[in-house]
Amino acid sequence: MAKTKIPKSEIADDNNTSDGKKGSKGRRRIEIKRIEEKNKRHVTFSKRKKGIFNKAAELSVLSGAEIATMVVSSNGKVFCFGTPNYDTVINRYLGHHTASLLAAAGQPDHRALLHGKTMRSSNKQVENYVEATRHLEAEKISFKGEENNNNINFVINNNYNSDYEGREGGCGYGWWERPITIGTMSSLEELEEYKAALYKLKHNVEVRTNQMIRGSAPSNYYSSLLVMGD
Amino acid sequence: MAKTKIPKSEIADDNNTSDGKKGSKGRRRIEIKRIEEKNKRHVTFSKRKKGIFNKAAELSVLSGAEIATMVVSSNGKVFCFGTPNYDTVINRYLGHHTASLLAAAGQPDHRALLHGKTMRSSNKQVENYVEATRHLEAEKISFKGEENNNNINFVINNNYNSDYEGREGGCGYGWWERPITIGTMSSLEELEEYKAALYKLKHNVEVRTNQMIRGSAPSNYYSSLLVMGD
DNA sequence: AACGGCTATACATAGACGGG
DNA sequence: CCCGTCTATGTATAGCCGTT
Repeated sequence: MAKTKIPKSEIADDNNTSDGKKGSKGRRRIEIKRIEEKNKRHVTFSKRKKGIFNKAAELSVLSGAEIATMVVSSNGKVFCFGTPNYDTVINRYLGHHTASLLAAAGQPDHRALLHGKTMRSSNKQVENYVEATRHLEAEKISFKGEENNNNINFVINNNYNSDYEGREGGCGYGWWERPITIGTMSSLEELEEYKAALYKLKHNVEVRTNQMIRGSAPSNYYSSLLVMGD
Repeated sequence: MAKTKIPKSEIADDNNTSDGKKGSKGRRRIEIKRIEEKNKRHVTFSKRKKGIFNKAAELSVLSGAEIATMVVSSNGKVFCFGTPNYDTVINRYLGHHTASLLAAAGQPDHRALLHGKTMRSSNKQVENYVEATRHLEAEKISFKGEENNNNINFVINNNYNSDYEGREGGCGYGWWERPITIGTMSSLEELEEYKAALYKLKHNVEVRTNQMIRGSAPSNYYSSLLVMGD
Protein backbone atom coordinates (compact mmCIF):
# COMPACT_ATOMS: atom_id res chain seq x y z
CA MET A 1 0.00 0.00 0.00
CA ALA A 2 2.40 2.63 1.20
CA LYS A 3 5.18 0.96 -0.61
CA THR A 4 6.81 4.29 -1.18
CA LYS A 5 6.29 4.26 -4.88
CA ILE A 6 9.04 6.01 -6.73
CA PRO A 7 7.60 8.31 -9.36
CA LYS A 8 9.38 8.81 -12.60
CA SER A 9 10.18 12.34 -11.54
CA GLU A 10 12.50 11.01 -8.91
CA ILE A 11 14.00 8.25 -10.93
CA ALA A 12 15.45 10.55 -13.52
CA ASP A 13 15.19 14.22 -12.86
CA ASP A 14 14.98 15.29 -16.46
CA ASN A 15 13.62 18.62 -15.46
CA ASN A 16 15.58 20.08 -12.64
CA THR A 17 18.73 20.03 -14.64
CA SER A 18 19.80 23.16 -16.40
CA ASP A 19 19.48 21.86 -19.91
CA GLY A 20 15.99 23.38 -19.99
CA LYS A 21 14.29 22.35 -23.19
CA LYS A 22 10.61 22.65 -22.68
CA GLY A 23 10.19 22.58 -18.94
CA SER A 24 7.92 20.09 -17.29
CA LYS A 25 5.14 18.43 -19.16
CA GLY A 26 2.46 16.42 -17.54
CA ARG A 27 1.81 15.91 -13.89
CA ARG A 28 4.72 16.15 -11.55
CA ARG A 29 4.93 14.90 -8.06
CA ILE A 30 4.62 17.43 -5.28
CA GLU A 31 5.35 17.25 -1.63
CA ILE A 32 2.38 17.54 0.64
CA LYS A 33 3.36 20.72 2.39
CA ARG A 34 2.15 24.26 2.21
CA ILE A 35 2.63 25.70 -1.25
CA GLU A 36 4.38 28.97 -0.72
CA GLU A 37 3.91 30.46 -4.15
CA LYS A 38 0.61 32.23 -3.83
CA ASN A 39 -0.60 31.82 -7.36
CA LYS A 40 0.21 28.16 -7.53
CA ARG A 41 -1.39 27.64 -4.17
CA HIS A 42 -4.66 29.13 -5.33
CA VAL A 43 -4.76 27.12 -8.49
CA THR A 44 -4.15 23.96 -6.56
CA PHE A 45 -6.80 24.95 -4.09
CA SER A 46 -9.40 25.40 -6.79
CA LYS A 47 -8.57 22.26 -8.65
CA ARG A 48 -8.47 20.07 -5.62
CA LYS A 49 -11.56 21.56 -4.09
CA LYS A 50 -13.37 20.75 -7.26
CA GLY A 51 -11.96 17.27 -7.16
CA ILE A 52 -13.08 16.69 -3.61
CA PHE A 53 -16.58 17.91 -4.29
CA ASN A 54 -16.78 15.59 -7.23
CA LYS A 55 -15.61 12.71 -5.12
CA ALA A 56 -18.15 13.57 -2.51
CA ALA A 57 -20.94 13.63 -5.05
CA GLU A 58 -19.85 10.30 -6.44
CA LEU A 59 -19.56 8.68 -3.04
CA SER A 60 -23.03 9.83 -2.28
CA VAL A 61 -24.51 8.41 -5.42
CA LEU A 62 -22.57 5.19 -5.34
CA SER A 63 -23.19 4.24 -1.75
CA GLY A 64 -26.35 6.14 -1.00
CA ALA A 65 -24.56 7.94 1.81
CA GLU A 66 -25.01 11.50 2.85
CA ILE A 67 -22.02 13.73 2.80
CA ALA A 68 -21.26 17.30 3.66
CA THR A 69 -18.06 19.10 2.95
CA MET A 70 -17.06 22.58 3.75
CA VAL A 71 -13.88 24.31 2.76
CA VAL A 72 -12.64 27.61 4.04
CA SER A 73 -9.89 29.05 1.92
CA SER A 74 -6.98 30.68 3.65
CA ASN A 75 -8.57 33.84 2.36
CA GLY A 76 -11.72 33.24 4.33
CA LYS A 77 -14.04 32.23 1.54
CA VAL A 78 -16.39 29.47 2.47
CA PHE A 79 -17.47 26.74 0.11
CA CYS A 80 -20.08 24.22 1.05
CA PHE A 81 -21.33 21.14 -0.61
CA GLY A 82 -23.56 18.36 0.55
CA THR A 83 -26.06 15.67 -0.29
CA PRO A 84 -28.97 15.74 0.11
CA ASN A 85 -27.85 19.22 1.12
CA TYR A 86 -25.29 20.69 3.37
CA ASP A 87 -27.54 21.74 6.23
CA THR A 88 -29.34 18.47 6.48
CA VAL A 89 -26.14 16.58 6.99
CA ILE A 90 -24.71 19.08 9.40
CA ASN A 91 -27.86 18.87 11.41
CA ARG A 92 -27.24 15.20 11.93
CA TYR A 93 -24.18 16.29 13.76
CA LEU A 94 -25.60 19.10 15.83
CA GLY A 95 -29.11 18.00 16.38
CA HIS A 96 -31.30 19.65 13.85
CA HIS A 97 -33.04 22.39 15.72
CA THR A 98 -30.12 24.62 16.23
CA ALA A 99 -28.89 24.80 12.71
CA SER A 100 -32.41 25.12 11.52
CA LEU A 101 -32.97 28.16 13.65
CA LEU A 102 -29.69 29.67 12.71
CA ALA A 103 -30.43 29.04 9.10
CA ALA A 104 -33.72 30.82 9.51
CA ALA A 105 -31.96 33.77 11.03
CA GLY A 106 -29.37 33.90 8.34
CA GLN A 107 -31.52 33.15 5.41
CA PRO A 108 -32.28 36.61 4.13
CA ASP A 109 -28.63 37.21 3.43
CA HIS A 110 -28.32 33.70 2.40
CA ARG A 111 -30.82 34.10 -0.23
CA ALA A 112 -29.46 37.36 -1.44
CA LEU A 113 -26.45 35.40 -2.37
CA LEU A 114 -28.36 34.03 -5.27
CA HIS A 115 -30.54 36.98 -6.07
CA GLY A 116 -28.72 40.09 -5.03
CA LYS A 117 -25.90 42.17 -6.21
CA THR A 118 -23.25 39.81 -5.00
CA MET A 119 -24.45 37.11 -7.22
CA ARG A 120 -21.93 37.48 -9.92
CA SER A 121 -18.99 36.62 -7.79
CA SER A 122 -20.76 33.83 -6.06
CA ASN A 123 -21.74 32.53 -9.40
CA LYS A 124 -18.17 32.00 -10.27
CA GLN A 125 -17.92 29.54 -7.49
CA VAL A 126 -21.07 27.83 -8.50
CA GLU A 127 -19.91 27.44 -12.02
CA ASN A 128 -16.67 26.29 -10.65
CA TYR A 129 -18.51 23.40 -9.17
CA VAL A 130 -20.49 22.66 -12.25
CA GLU A 131 -17.70 20.24 -12.91
CA ALA A 132 -19.60 17.77 -10.80
CA THR A 133 -21.92 17.51 -13.70
CA ARG A 134 -19.27 16.43 -16.12
CA HIS A 135 -20.97 13.10 -16.46
CA LEU A 136 -24.03 14.98 -17.48
CA GLU A 137 -22.16 16.93 -20.02
CA ALA A 138 -20.89 13.73 -21.46
CA GLU A 139 -24.56 12.95 -21.86
CA LYS A 140 -25.05 16.12 -23.85
CA ILE A 141 -27.09 17.96 -21.31
CA SER A 142 -24.45 20.63 -21.06
CA PHE A 143 -25.59 23.28 -18.65
CA LYS A 144 -22.87 25.55 -19.75
CA GLY A 145 -24.47 26.08 -23.09
CA GLU A 146 -26.85 28.52 -21.49
CA GLU A 147 -24.04 30.95 -20.81
CA ASN A 148 -23.16 32.01 -17.36
CA ASN A 149 -23.81 34.90 -15.07
CA ASN A 150 -27.50 34.72 -14.53
CA ASN A 151 -28.75 31.44 -15.82
CA ILE A 152 -28.44 29.85 -12.44
CA ASN A 153 -31.67 31.27 -11.22
CA PHE A 154 -33.29 30.55 -14.47
CA VAL A 155 -32.44 26.92 -14.44
CA ILE A 156 -33.30 26.51 -10.81
CA ASN A 157 -36.69 28.03 -11.20
CA ASN A 158 -37.21 26.00 -14.24
CA ASN A 159 -36.42 22.91 -12.30
CA TYR A 160 -38.46 23.48 -9.21
CA ASN A 161 -41.12 25.48 -10.92
CA SER A 162 -40.79 28.21 -8.32
CA ASP A 163 -43.15 26.47 -5.92
CA TYR A 164 -40.88 27.38 -3.06
CA GLU A 165 -40.18 30.88 -4.19
CA GLY A 166 -41.87 32.86 -1.45
CA ARG A 167 -41.20 30.61 1.45
CA GLU A 168 -38.62 31.89 3.81
CA GLY A 169 -40.41 31.98 7.12
CA GLY A 170 -41.40 28.63 8.63
CA CYS A 171 -38.77 26.00 8.70
CA GLY A 172 -36.18 28.34 7.38
CA TYR A 173 -35.22 26.48 4.25
CA GLY A 174 -35.50 27.84 0.79
CA TRP A 175 -36.18 25.92 -2.37
CA TRP A 176 -32.52 25.54 -3.16
CA GLU A 177 -32.06 23.60 0.03
CA ARG A 178 -34.77 21.15 -0.71
CA PRO A 179 -33.65 17.61 -0.05
CA ILE A 180 -32.76 15.42 -2.97
CA THR A 181 -33.22 11.94 -1.56
CA ILE A 182 -30.98 10.15 -3.93
CA GLY A 183 -31.08 6.48 -3.26
CA THR A 184 -34.75 6.03 -2.65
CA MET A 185 -35.42 5.66 -6.31
CA SER A 186 -36.40 2.48 -8.01
CA SER A 187 -33.25 2.11 -10.04
CA LEU A 188 -35.15 1.39 -13.20
CA GLU A 189 -34.27 4.22 -15.46
CA GLU A 190 -30.84 4.29 -14.00
CA LEU A 191 -29.00 6.68 -16.15
CA GLU A 192 -31.93 9.03 -16.26
CA GLU A 193 -32.11 9.01 -12.51
CA TYR A 194 -28.49 9.67 -12.17
CA LYS A 195 -28.72 12.55 -14.50
CA ALA A 196 -31.64 13.95 -12.58
CA ALA A 197 -29.85 13.45 -9.31
CA LEU A 198 -26.77 15.28 -10.37
CA TYR A 199 -28.90 17.92 -11.92
CA LYS A 200 -30.53 18.66 -8.62
CA LEU A 201 -27.27 18.19 -6.85
CA LYS A 202 -25.80 21.01 -8.80
CA HIS A 203 -28.50 23.37 -7.72
CA ASN A 204 -28.18 22.42 -4.11
CA VAL A 205 -24.63 23.56 -4.02
CA GLU A 206 -24.31 26.32 -1.53
CA VAL A 207 -21.66 28.92 -1.77
CA ARG A 208 -21.18 31.37 1.02
CA THR A 209 -18.48 33.66 2.19
CA ASN A 210 -17.63 35.94 5.00
CA GLN A 211 -14.97 38.43 5.84
CA MET A 212 -11.54 37.58 7.02
CA ILE A 213 -12.41 35.10 9.67
CA ARG A 214 -9.21 35.29 11.63
CA GLY A 215 -8.97 33.50 14.89
CA SER A 216 -11.78 34.81 17.02
CA ALA A 217 -14.71 35.59 14.82
CA PRO A 218 -17.74 37.27 16.33
CA SER A 219 -20.33 34.75 17.36
CA ASN A 220 -22.69 36.08 14.77
CA TYR A 221 -20.51 36.78 11.80
CA TYR A 222 -22.96 34.55 10.13
CA SER A 223 -24.74 37.69 9.08
CA SER A 224 -21.74 38.74 7.11
CA LEU A 225 -22.22 35.94 4.70
CA LEU A 226 -23.51 38.39 2.22
CA VAL A 227 -20.24 40.19 2.10
CA MET A 228 -18.34 38.47 -0.59
CA GLY A 229 -16.76 38.95 -3.94
CA ASP A 230 -17.33 42.62 -4.30
CA MET B 1 -11.22 17.35 -19.87
CA ALA B 2 -14.61 15.74 -20.00
CA LYS B 3 -13.71 14.39 -23.35
CA THR B 4 -15.62 11.22 -22.69
CA LYS B 5 -12.52 9.16 -22.49
CA ILE B 6 -13.02 5.63 -23.55
CA PRO B 7 -11.35 3.28 -21.10
CA LYS B 8 -9.78 0.12 -22.26
CA SER B 9 -12.58 -1.83 -20.69
CA GLU B 10 -14.97 -0.41 -23.20
CA ILE B 11 -12.73 -0.66 -26.20
CA ALA B 12 -12.34 -4.38 -26.01
CA ASP B 13 -14.49 -6.19 -23.49
CA ASP B 14 -12.08 -8.99 -22.80
CA ASN B 15 -13.88 -9.82 -19.64
CA ASN B 16 -17.56 -9.89 -20.11
CA THR B 17 -17.32 -12.60 -22.66
CA SER B 18 -17.90 -16.14 -21.56
CA ASP B 19 -14.38 -17.34 -22.16
CA GLY B 20 -13.74 -16.64 -18.48
CA LYS B 21 -10.08 -17.12 -17.81
CA LYS B 22 -9.15 -15.25 -14.72
CA GLY B 23 -11.93 -12.77 -14.23
CA SER B 24 -11.19 -9.08 -14.07
CA LYS B 25 -7.80 -7.84 -13.11
CA GLY B 26 -7.03 -4.30 -12.29
CA ARG B 27 -9.37 -1.40 -11.96
CA ARG B 28 -12.48 -1.43 -14.06
CA ARG B 29 -14.64 1.47 -14.90
CA ILE B 30 -17.91 1.78 -13.04
CA GLU B 31 -20.97 3.85 -13.68
CA ILE B 32 -21.71 6.48 -11.12
CA LYS B 33 -25.01 5.17 -9.91
CA ARG B 34 -26.11 3.43 -6.76
CA ILE B 35 -24.28 0.14 -6.32
CA GLU B 36 -26.99 -2.37 -5.67
CA GLU B 37 -24.85 -5.24 -4.46
CA LYS B 38 -24.62 -4.59 -0.76
CA ASN B 39 -21.18 -5.94 -0.14
CA LYS B 40 -19.61 -4.19 -3.05
CA ARG B 41 -21.33 -0.97 -2.02
CA HIS B 42 -19.84 -1.12 1.43
CA VAL B 43 -16.37 -1.79 0.18
CA THR B 44 -16.60 1.11 -2.20
CA PHE B 45 -17.93 3.28 0.57
CA SER B 46 -15.00 2.54 2.81
CA LYS B 47 -12.38 2.93 0.16
CA ARG B 48 -13.73 6.16 -1.20
CA LYS B 49 -14.40 7.64 2.20
CA LYS B 50 -10.82 7.02 3.05
CA GLY B 51 -9.79 8.58 -0.21
CA ILE B 52 -11.82 11.70 0.40
CA PHE B 53 -10.47 12.17 3.89
CA ASN B 54 -6.98 11.89 2.53
CA LYS B 55 -7.73 14.43 -0.14
CA ALA B 56 -9.17 16.74 2.44
CA ALA B 57 -6.08 16.47 4.59
CA GLU B 58 -3.86 17.15 1.64
CA LEU B 59 -5.86 20.13 0.48
CA SER B 60 -5.62 21.54 3.93
CA VAL B 61 -1.88 21.19 4.12
CA LEU B 62 -1.21 22.33 0.58
CA SER B 63 -3.34 25.43 0.57
CA GLY B 64 -3.55 26.22 4.24
CA ALA B 65 -7.31 25.99 4.03
CA GLU B 66 -9.64 24.62 6.63
CA ILE B 67 -11.85 21.77 5.68
CA ALA B 68 -14.51 19.71 7.35
CA THR B 69 -16.12 16.64 5.94
CA MET B 70 -18.81 14.49 7.35
CA VAL B 71 -20.14 11.30 5.89
CA VAL B 72 -23.22 9.45 6.99
CA SER B 73 -23.33 5.93 5.68
CA SER B 74 -26.64 4.62 4.44
CA ASN B 75 -26.52 2.61 7.62
CA GLY B 76 -26.49 5.71 9.77
CA LYS B 77 -22.90 5.66 10.90
CA VAL B 78 -21.35 9.09 11.06
CA PHE B 79 -17.77 9.82 10.15
CA CYS B 80 -16.27 13.22 10.66
CA PHE B 81 -13.00 14.71 9.70
CA GLY B 82 -11.68 18.23 9.73
CA THR B 83 -8.74 20.57 9.96
CA PRO B 84 -7.93 22.17 12.28
CA ASN B 85 -10.79 20.13 13.60
CA TYR B 86 -14.29 19.37 12.60
CA ASP B 87 -16.11 21.58 15.08
CA THR B 88 -14.04 24.61 14.43
CA VAL B 89 -14.81 24.58 10.77
CA ILE B 90 -18.46 23.83 11.26
CA ASN B 91 -18.65 26.72 13.63
CA ARG B 92 -17.59 29.03 10.89
CA TYR B 93 -20.78 28.06 9.24
CA LEU B 94 -23.12 28.24 12.17
CA GLY B 95 -21.61 30.95 14.24
CA HIS B 96 -19.49 29.42 16.90
CA HIS B 97 -21.50 29.68 20.03
CA THR B 98 -24.16 27.21 19.18
CA ALA B 99 -21.99 24.32 18.21
CA SER B 100 -19.75 25.01 21.10
CA LEU B 101 -22.61 24.71 23.52
CA LEU B 102 -23.93 21.64 21.87
CA ALA B 103 -20.52 20.11 21.90
CA ALA B 104 -20.29 20.79 25.60
CA ALA B 105 -23.60 19.09 26.14
CA GLY B 106 -22.65 16.12 24.08
CA GLN B 107 -19.13 15.77 25.21
CA PRO B 108 -19.51 13.16 27.90
CA ASP B 109 -20.74 10.67 25.35
CA HIS B 110 -18.36 12.08 22.93
CA ARG B 111 -15.51 11.33 25.08
CA ALA B 112 -16.72 7.93 25.99
CA LEU B 113 -16.28 7.16 22.40
CA LEU B 114 -12.59 7.09 22.97
CA HIS B 115 -12.54 5.80 26.48
CA GLY B 116 -15.56 3.67 27.03
CA LYS B 117 -16.81 0.31 26.06
CA THR B 118 -17.68 1.28 22.53
CA MET B 119 -14.18 2.14 21.79
CA ARG B 120 -13.24 -0.99 20.01
CA SER B 121 -15.63 -0.54 17.21
CA SER B 122 -14.95 3.13 16.90
CA ASN B 123 -11.32 2.33 16.85
CA LYS B 124 -11.77 0.41 13.71
CA GLN B 125 -12.87 3.52 11.99
CA VAL B 126 -10.04 5.50 13.42
CA GLU B 127 -7.53 3.00 12.22
CA ASN B 128 -9.28 3.04 8.96
CA TYR B 129 -8.35 6.65 8.68
CA VAL B 130 -4.81 6.19 9.71
CA GLU B 131 -4.24 6.03 6.00
CA ALA B 132 -3.99 9.78 6.06
CA THR B 133 -0.65 9.25 7.63
CA ARG B 134 0.70 7.18 4.83
CA HIS B 135 3.17 9.89 4.09
CA LEU B 136 4.30 9.62 7.62
CA GLU B 137 4.70 5.93 7.34
CA ALA B 138 6.88 6.50 4.36
CA GLU B 139 8.93 8.52 6.78
CA LYS B 140 9.19 5.53 9.08
CA ILE B 141 7.06 6.92 11.84
CA SER B 142 4.60 4.11 11.41
CA PHE B 143 1.83 4.46 13.93
CA LYS B 144 0.54 1.05 13.22
CA GLY B 145 3.58 -0.56 14.71
CA GLU B 146 2.15 0.04 18.16
CA GLU B 147 -0.61 -2.47 17.58
CA ASN B 148 -4.20 -1.52 17.60
CA ASN B 149 -7.12 -1.53 19.94
CA ASN B 150 -5.97 0.75 22.68
CA ASN B 151 -2.92 2.55 21.51
CA ILE B 152 -4.95 5.46 20.30
CA ASN B 153 -5.26 6.90 23.74
CA PHE B 154 -1.72 6.07 24.50
CA VAL B 155 -0.33 7.88 21.55
CA ILE B 156 -2.60 10.82 22.04
CA ASN B 157 -1.67 11.25 25.64
CA ASN B 158 1.89 10.84 24.70
CA ASN B 159 1.53 13.59 22.20
CA TYR B 160 -0.34 16.10 24.25
CA ASN B 161 1.17 15.02 27.52
CA SER B 162 -2.29 14.78 29.03
CA ASP B 163 -2.42 18.45 29.81
CA TYR B 164 -5.97 18.56 28.68
CA GLU B 165 -7.01 15.33 30.29
CA GLY B 166 -9.38 16.57 32.93
CA ARG B 167 -10.85 19.47 31.11
CA GLU B 168 -14.34 18.93 29.97
CA GLY B 169 -16.20 21.76 31.58
CA GLY B 170 -15.34 25.25 30.40
CA CYS B 171 -15.26 25.73 26.69
CA GLY B 172 -16.48 22.26 26.04
CA TYR B 173 -13.61 20.99 23.98
CA GLY B 174 -11.41 18.11 24.93
CA TRP B 175 -7.77 17.68 24.14
CA TRP B 176 -8.49 15.72 21.01
CA GLU B 177 -10.30 18.68 19.59
CA ARG B 178 -7.47 21.03 20.15
CA PRO B 179 -6.80 23.16 17.11
CA ILE B 180 -3.88 22.34 14.93
CA THR B 181 -3.23 25.63 13.21
CA ILE B 182 -1.42 24.32 10.26
CA GLY B 183 -0.16 27.13 8.15
CA THR B 184 0.92 29.53 10.83
CA MET B 185 4.28 27.95 11.06
CA SER B 186 7.49 29.42 9.85
CA SER B 187 7.99 27.00 7.00
CA LEU B 188 11.58 26.40 7.90
CA GLU B 189 11.72 22.82 8.90
CA GLU B 190 9.22 21.94 6.25
CA LEU B 191 9.15 18.23 6.27
CA GLU B 192 9.27 18.12 10.01
CA GLU B 193 6.34 20.43 10.19
CA TYR B 194 4.36 18.41 7.77
CA LYS B 195 5.01 15.30 9.73
CA ALA B 196 3.97 17.01 12.90
CA ALA B 197 0.87 18.40 11.25
CA LEU B 198 -0.31 15.09 9.98
CA TYR B 199 0.57 13.53 13.26
CA LYS B 200 -1.77 15.83 15.09
CA LEU B 201 -4.27 15.63 12.31
CA LYS B 202 -4.61 11.96 12.87
CA HIS B 203 -5.48 12.41 16.48
CA ASN B 204 -8.02 15.05 15.76
CA VAL B 205 -10.07 12.69 13.73
CA GLU B 206 -13.46 12.40 15.24
CA VAL B 207 -15.58 9.39 14.77
CA ARG B 208 -19.13 9.35 15.95
CA THR B 209 -22.22 7.36 15.24
CA ASN B 210 -25.86 7.27 16.09
CA GLN B 211 -28.75 4.96 15.54
CA MET B 212 -30.62 4.56 12.35
CA ILE B 213 -31.26 8.16 11.55
CA ARG B 214 -34.09 7.66 9.16
CA GLY B 215 -36.00 10.63 7.89
CA SER B 216 -37.25 12.45 10.94
CA ALA B 217 -34.76 12.09 13.69
CA PRO B 218 -35.56 13.42 17.14
CA SER B 219 -34.17 16.90 17.65
CA ASN B 220 -31.84 15.62 20.30
CA TYR B 221 -30.66 12.31 18.99
CA TYR B 222 -27.32 13.86 19.51
CA SER B 223 -27.29 12.11 22.83
CA SER B 224 -27.36 8.80 21.08
CA LEU B 225 -23.93 9.32 19.68
CA LEU B 226 -22.62 6.87 22.14
CA VAL B 227 -24.63 4.08 20.63
CA MET B 228 -22.44 2.66 18.00
CA GLY B 229 -20.74 -0.46 16.87
CA ASP B 230 -22.02 -2.76 19.56
C1' DA C 1 -5.62 36.65 -10.56
C1' DA C 2 -9.20 33.57 -12.03
C1' DC C 3 -10.62 30.17 -15.38
C1' DG C 4 -10.46 26.75 -19.38
C1' DG C 5 -7.64 23.55 -21.78
C1' DC C 6 -3.63 20.52 -22.85
C1' DT C 7 -0.36 16.64 -21.79
C1' DA C 8 2.00 13.40 -19.31
C1' DT C 9 2.09 11.23 -15.15
C1' DA C 10 1.12 10.32 -10.15
C1' DC C 11 -2.32 8.53 -7.60
C1' DA C 12 -6.82 6.23 -6.43
C1' DT C 13 -9.41 2.36 -6.67
C1' DA C 14 -12.45 -1.89 -8.88
C1' DG C 15 -12.25 -6.51 -8.69
C1' DA C 16 -10.50 -10.68 -6.63
C1' DC C 17 -8.60 -12.96 -2.70
C1' DG C 18 -7.09 -14.15 2.14
C1' DG C 19 -7.55 -13.72 7.20
C1' DG C 20 -10.27 -13.09 11.37
C1' DC D 1 -19.19 -9.28 7.87
C1' DC D 2 -15.16 -6.30 8.11
C1' DC D 3 -10.57 -5.20 6.70
C1' DG D 4 -5.99 -5.44 4.51
C1' DT D 5 -3.41 -6.67 0.11
C1' DC D 6 -2.35 -7.16 -4.89
C1' DT D 7 -2.78 -5.97 -9.75
C1' DA D 8 -4.06 -3.37 -13.64
C1' DT D 9 -6.13 0.56 -15.06
C1' DG D 10 -9.24 4.65 -14.69
C1' DT D 11 -8.84 9.26 -13.12
C1' DA D 12 -7.20 13.41 -10.93
C1' DT D 13 -4.02 16.88 -11.45
C1' DA D 14 0.94 19.61 -11.77
C1' DG D 15 2.96 22.53 -14.75
C1' DC D 16 2.22 25.51 -18.67
C1' DC D 17 -0.51 28.60 -21.83
C1' DG D 18 -4.02 31.23 -23.73
C1' DT D 19 -8.39 34.03 -22.41
C1' DT D 20 -11.07 36.98 -19.92
